[in-house]
Amino acid sequence: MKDVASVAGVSLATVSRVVNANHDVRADLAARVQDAVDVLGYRRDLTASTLRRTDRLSSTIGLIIEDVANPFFSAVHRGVEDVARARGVLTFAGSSDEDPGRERELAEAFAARGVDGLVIVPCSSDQGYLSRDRDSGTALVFVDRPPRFIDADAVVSDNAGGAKAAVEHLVAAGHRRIAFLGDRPSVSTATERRRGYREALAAAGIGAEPALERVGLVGSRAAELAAGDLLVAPDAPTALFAAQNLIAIGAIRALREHRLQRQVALVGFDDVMLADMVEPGITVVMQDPYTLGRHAAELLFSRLNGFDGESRLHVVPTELMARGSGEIAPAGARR
Amino acid sequence: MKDVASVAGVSLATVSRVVNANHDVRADLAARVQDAVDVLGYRRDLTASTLRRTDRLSSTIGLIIEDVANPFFSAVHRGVEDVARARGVLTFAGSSDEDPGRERELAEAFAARGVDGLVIVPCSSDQGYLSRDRDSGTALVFVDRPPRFIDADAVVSDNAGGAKAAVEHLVAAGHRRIAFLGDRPSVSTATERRRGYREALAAAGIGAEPALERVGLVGSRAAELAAGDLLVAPDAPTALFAAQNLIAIGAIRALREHRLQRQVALVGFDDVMLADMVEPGITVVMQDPYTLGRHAAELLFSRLNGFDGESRLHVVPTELMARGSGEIAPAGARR
DNA sequence: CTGAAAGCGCTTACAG
DNA sequence: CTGAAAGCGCTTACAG
Repeated sequence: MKDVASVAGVSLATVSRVVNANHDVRADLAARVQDAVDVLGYRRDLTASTLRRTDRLSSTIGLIIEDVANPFFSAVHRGVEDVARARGVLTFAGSSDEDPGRERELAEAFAARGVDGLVIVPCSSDQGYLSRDRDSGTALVFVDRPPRFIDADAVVSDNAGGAKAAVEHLVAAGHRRIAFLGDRPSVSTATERRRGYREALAAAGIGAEPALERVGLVGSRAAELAAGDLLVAPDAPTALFAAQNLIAIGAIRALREHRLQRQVALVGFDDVMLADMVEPGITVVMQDPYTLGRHAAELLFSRLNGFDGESRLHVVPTELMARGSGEIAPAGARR
Repeated sequence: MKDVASVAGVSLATVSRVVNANHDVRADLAARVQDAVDVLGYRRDLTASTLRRTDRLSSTIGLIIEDVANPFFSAVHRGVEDVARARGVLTFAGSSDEDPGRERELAEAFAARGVDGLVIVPCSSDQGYLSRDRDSGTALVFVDRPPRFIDADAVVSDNAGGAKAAVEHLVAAGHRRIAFLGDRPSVSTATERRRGYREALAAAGIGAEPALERVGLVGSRAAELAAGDLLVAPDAPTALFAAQNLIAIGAIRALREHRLQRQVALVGFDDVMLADMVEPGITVVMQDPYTLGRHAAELLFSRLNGFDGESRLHVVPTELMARGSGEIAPAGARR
């Protein structure tokens, strides 16, 4: 910038005004500055600019998700990116792998680099550690899961409702022995979905049966083993509710290994590529992760734009998509 | 930091030394500083630190891929993230959507925020615009596709080789009318795969037939339409080579719509979730996008660590995975 | 409308 | 080993 100033024969302040599109500069001076910028290939150092500016905004945000490579979270990521991009804001992304320590490290690292805001899929049991950042002006929005021990905006799917709809659907097909395959109970979406599952069973007058609930499943392989286990047990379930995308994949594998994909019903949570192309097609509770991400980013920017009202919780509805696997009647059913 | 200094009763310089783990500080002073840091909840401003430091390193890198939500690229992303994370480096990510203007905007935006390096899936026809950044010390690595008009490290899959293997596999099953479904010719992987396709045909003594080559397909819907078109044409192909993940999805859909999934062979490029669970299972040329990302990041950090040799091109092998769809013999074939 | 000067939060020669 | 001072690249009151 010093070079630009001397080439253009003006002061640093004037160059700064021109590159910041401040119009209180005489046209001929502005033109000279612009020429110098072009000749020298000058580009403003945004980090230095942030340091000195009154608003201290960096035009960057941080995104913490479980795994950037999980299709559900990468769709959330894209939603956030698109909204940020429209505002000239860049996105840091990081995977927590459901490790609270990692979540915190990422939040620290983002904050130390001066992000304007943080969009977080929380996995820790307490996000109170973020209050210092919020108090110092960092906007905070939680996505996919609500915050704990901190007051902030959040966008979540209707997890309990979606799970309830899934189980009601299976009950309507005649099932009474419906297994639940879920992620770790520390993951709030897993707990919510189990709650919906239990509520639907109770509403149908079906007693809870702990042996049919398998939780703490991490990844498709663990789900495959757990589902296989259930399928060969005496008094096996006639239907499976696989409450997460990778868990549904594992359940599909297990059903095929035991050649039960046309005997035992399956409803998954969250859609997966090709789920409509396997036979039978996989009935799923669809979420809209892209919209989740967009809404989260929009809440974030509304805070950065000065909105200062109460915390908002935005719930995105889910939708059951019947494709075949969820409409299989129980083996011994009379019709 | 000023506050920490006054609470600890030392100078700014001493605080700086302590928070930078410089050991030339007396133990009692260091302890006092540490206490003050803890009491005040002080966190160093890394952007200010970067501005002043001699090496000017920000411990951030930028990643430009086609789409953060495409499973292939999100796996590349994870590979980059993991290597960066191990070095305390954070990753900006952005989607170019195959738009050269967007690629350039992202590169500019990352550079303006002082990234130490850039990992890029190039989509523009000329990346010469990056030479200024490289000359000013930004490390540069290309991934998935080699750079054009700039000399830099790159990591790519063996696209031509993988495509050749796919077509040879179909030829071995007896096919001579093999269609090619590909992405835009501006995408170098698409061109390379078509080259491999043509080479394999030529090697088998099969003449090129332009009517069987459909390129410029963007997304699975376009591929589905193109494949449907081919399948109903007089003299339709007996096998499809779908040269990209979304294109393969479209081809699978088209085959099912026409109930030809057991009559017409299909080989895809790049693996997709559930590709082994549809019937028949989809034979694919597997790439290793996670490894692509890891290697790219490792080349980047070797440059940041001072390596100054010639540009390196790392080619990651592909592997054909036979699952059924690629082993279907042509309809009228004698055995 | 323009420029000289101060200062954002930090690091780094330099002296002691 | 420690501190006073300069300065990274920029923006912003403040005078004029």
